[in-house]
Amino acid sequence: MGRAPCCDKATVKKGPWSPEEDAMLKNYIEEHGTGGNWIALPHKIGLKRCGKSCRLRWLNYLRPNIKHGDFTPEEDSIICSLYISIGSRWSIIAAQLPGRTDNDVKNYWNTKLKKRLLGRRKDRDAHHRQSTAAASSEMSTETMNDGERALSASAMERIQLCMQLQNPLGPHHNPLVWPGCRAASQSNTSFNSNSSNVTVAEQGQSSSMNEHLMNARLDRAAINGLGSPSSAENSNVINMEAELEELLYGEGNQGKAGMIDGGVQQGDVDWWSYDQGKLPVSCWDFTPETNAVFQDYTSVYDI
DNA sequence: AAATGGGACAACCGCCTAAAT
DNA sequence: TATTTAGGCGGTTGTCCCATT
Repeated sequence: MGRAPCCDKATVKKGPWSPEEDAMLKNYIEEHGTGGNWIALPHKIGLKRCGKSCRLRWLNYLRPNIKHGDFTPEEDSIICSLYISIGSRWSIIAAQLPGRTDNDVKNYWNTKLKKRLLGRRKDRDAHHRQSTAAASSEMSTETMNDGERALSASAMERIQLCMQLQNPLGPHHNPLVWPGCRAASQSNTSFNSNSSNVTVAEQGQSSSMNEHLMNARLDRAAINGLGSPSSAENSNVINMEAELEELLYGEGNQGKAGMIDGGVQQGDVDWWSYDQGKLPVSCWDFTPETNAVFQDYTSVYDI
């Protein structure tokens, strides 16, 4: 036997909240608190809403000191840096921005920041096509455009891939995937407590979050075919890295770090350094390498 | 003036983990 | 121990509003 059902899904109200409903919820919580039980809350108040819906409404809209819109350049910077560092962990990113909710940050990223970056990318692609048109006579224009369109569409995913490559919790650090990484991986199964980018509360997050991240990245690794650094698919990773680098660093700057075997940078992406017995860089850290990525990112980005 | 398209944002959906039974 | 739900989260969708045609 489990718990009782949270609500009658046939009778709960859905859709936009009315001012009356907002007032009822706000007044009750301000007076009595949530009581640690969102499911019971709507029944106490007399709202025909699901507890989950009440929780969301309170956290995203009614809660005191909520800020909407008008993100500052500083907030843009924080969002971008954390997105590069940890990916789409909106609740964690929002926790760094007082008054902002994860939903707000997520919407802002999806509607503004991401498009700003992709817009830049498109402009640069157009310029690139112009300047290289003469040199690409062997490649049909249609083929080239298709390829570049594909890159634009996946640019953000590749930023995330970059994060994975730098992330000790990523698939390439998973001993199940790459047994050779076991020692280093095990020594880095918790987040770096010296991080300056994460609140004290978040530093104390349980290992379940690590597992969550690990699982998510294992899933993506399976999808992307990132089985092993020595596998045939690894050339795809190398190509994606090169493209990502072009995106972040711009043309003519691919040689920022030493290249290995026609594209792989030694030392720039720390997961390669396992062979040398070096410890990986925590995803929470802003090392000189990740700072360099961010600086270039912001220059591309205009933030 | 009406139709259309896109941006912004609120709300919902589905999944996962922890906890209750 | 197995089953079921609550809470939390990220992804997606729906809707409103405004600009453009």
